[in-house]
Amino acid sequence: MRVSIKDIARTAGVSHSTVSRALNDSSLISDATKDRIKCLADEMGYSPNTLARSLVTRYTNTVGVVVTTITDPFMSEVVQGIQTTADEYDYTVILCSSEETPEREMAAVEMLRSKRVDGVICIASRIGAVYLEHQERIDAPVVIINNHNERMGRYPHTISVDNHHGGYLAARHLVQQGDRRIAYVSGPVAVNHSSSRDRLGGYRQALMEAGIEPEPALVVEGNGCPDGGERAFRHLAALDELPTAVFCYNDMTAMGLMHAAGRTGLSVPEDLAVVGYDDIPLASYLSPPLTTVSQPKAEMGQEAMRMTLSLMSEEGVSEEMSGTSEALVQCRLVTRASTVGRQDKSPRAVGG
Amino acid sequence: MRVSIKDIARTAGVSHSTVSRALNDSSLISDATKDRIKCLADEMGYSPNTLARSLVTRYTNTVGVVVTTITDPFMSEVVQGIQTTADEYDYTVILCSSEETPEREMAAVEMLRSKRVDGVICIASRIGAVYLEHQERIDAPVVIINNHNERMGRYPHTISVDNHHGGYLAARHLVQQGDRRIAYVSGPVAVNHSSSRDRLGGYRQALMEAGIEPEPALVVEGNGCPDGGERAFRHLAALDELPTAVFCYNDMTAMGLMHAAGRTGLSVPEDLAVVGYDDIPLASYLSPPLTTVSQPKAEMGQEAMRMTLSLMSEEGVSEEMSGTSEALVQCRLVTRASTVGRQDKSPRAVGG
DNA sequence: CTGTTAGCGCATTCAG
DNA sequence: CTGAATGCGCTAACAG
Repeated sequence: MRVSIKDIARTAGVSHSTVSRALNDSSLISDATKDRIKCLADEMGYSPNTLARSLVTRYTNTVGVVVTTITDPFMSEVVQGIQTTADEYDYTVILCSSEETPEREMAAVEMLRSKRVDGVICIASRIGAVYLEHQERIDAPVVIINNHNERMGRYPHTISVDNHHGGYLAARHLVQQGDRRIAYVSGPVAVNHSSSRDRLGGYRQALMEAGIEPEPALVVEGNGCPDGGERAFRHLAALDELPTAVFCYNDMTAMGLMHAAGRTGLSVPEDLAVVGYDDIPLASYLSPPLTTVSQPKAEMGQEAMRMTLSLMSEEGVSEEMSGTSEALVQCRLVTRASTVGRQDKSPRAVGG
Repeated sequence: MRVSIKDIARTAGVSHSTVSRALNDSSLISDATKDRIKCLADEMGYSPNTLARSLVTRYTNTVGVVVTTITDPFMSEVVQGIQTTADEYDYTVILCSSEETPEREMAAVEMLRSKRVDGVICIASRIGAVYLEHQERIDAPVVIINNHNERMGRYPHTISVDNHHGGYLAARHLVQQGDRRIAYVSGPVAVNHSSSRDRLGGYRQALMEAGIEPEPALVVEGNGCPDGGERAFRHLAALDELPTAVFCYNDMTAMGLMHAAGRTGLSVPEDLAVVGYDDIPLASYLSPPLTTVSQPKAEMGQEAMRMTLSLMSEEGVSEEMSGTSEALVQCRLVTRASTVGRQDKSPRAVGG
């Protein structure tokens, strides 16, 4: 146990650098001794100490991933994608949860810096500015997935979906189904949260194109979670005239909204069509199955990891000369039962 | 950038060991110079190199967590729990996905060993034996959450739920609702998967206590995923007489089953009562909301981390003299609409 | 091809 | 209280 190259050097009767060379498949060594040392190594149960190695090579083959909560289905799918290509390239993932608090997010970055990660990926950062501040300190590239911060202009390395287009797709679909009173339930409206606003923009555009004047009263606030969807439904139900369709910031919101709708006796989609966003794995198992705008979550993770990898290799040579690398991925509409197969799309009052 | 204690020692006009002492709040240093050095340190943007530190202290403040997929809601909740107490104690989590394959699981463990993690937590290992083999090699404690391996007897450090009792609770609840034809949809029946069998055992006991003879035909195979639930439903639907209730291995299975049931025109719970297991966050938002056996997922994660911490500190002194430390946590039944409020519990044929 | 020598950045003796 | 010296395990010149 705890055998080092020095130990195996001793029992092999060679110098420790020879062992190092053997283990690293150096060209400066004879096949004979290389083989001999290699099998001696695993006879002795040798495990290379990556700490020591990293200390000298100055890279750790490690990336830090910062999420708000791993519990969010969207997050975990993205992380999954990151993982996949990470260990394809022999990289290790250190996971941090910020719980949405800036302090914890900062602490996480600081800790990743201390661990000398080669790169950082952070998902849906609400406070991307923090990263900018730290980016000069942490001399590793940081790429942001679904940057929610708009204040600072565009962050150099991001991968994001076209939220405007996604919102457009959702609303246009409803319009095509014959809906004209279409509501939008937003995501978190906290500072620096552009994704919801972008989706709203696409929604508005689709309505306008169809000659429908967007009605401010039909835009209500959610929080990206089921309970927000429930509350939003109550707001809508309090209106004189209920919308015939609702576009929700995300699937979780849609779930909450459908749940609330069901309790008041409305049925989806007959009384109310619902479309979500994300296409979480469970979306197709809801009843009714949820029409939603699908984000390529795993692909986004993979792309982010790939971008990180390439930034890391650049960093070695061109010293931060890499310009901005933005990837914009496309989302697509997945049509399910929550919006189709209706007869009557005329507005109706609650319980009417 | 990339400033070391040596750098700050130079500009402070002291030796690097003095700096080290100051930064570590050693008692062997005057408050004056300590303060001076400390603020100089962060003026210079110093970040301690944990690699170097770990190399000498021989611990990394890092634990490895091995999951099958982070995508599984159960897993992510547990990981969340681990994270919580991990960074409460200033520990860092390295996440690995085994994708259920033994090779990747072994690779993960080997890699964690190389990174010199202080401990390993693995969730729902199907191949715990692998760990046993490696446990002597990886000189860090490994604790297993929901060990699925039974072949090797009881693993020294585990935290698990009382699956038998959970199954009992579920089935007894149905019996109390008046059901007498109660099916069970199992989890993965692959090698070394005891949790499903234990739940089945509890289910059987509940039936027997109620004077119901368990019917083998009512026990069908699932896989822990929605599609398995769908297939299971089809098997049940092919029976002469449909059960009036189904207990599913987990919530995902239940979702699939309810989905399939809905498509054939059956309604839950009127035609078929359904109970799941896990109480994933979305369970209460299904329609109908799912009755389920709740596992304290976050608590299990926290407990696992706590156990790991204590094992790690023991290891320093008593050298693996720590006996077995098993924690058995309790689950509880959460009653929702998928099992209650029915009138007629007599058996009926499909479409009848 | 192989051995010797130097550090990587830090904690930790041991002298002062 | 502080400085000088040593080594954690490893890679990377530099000589042979």
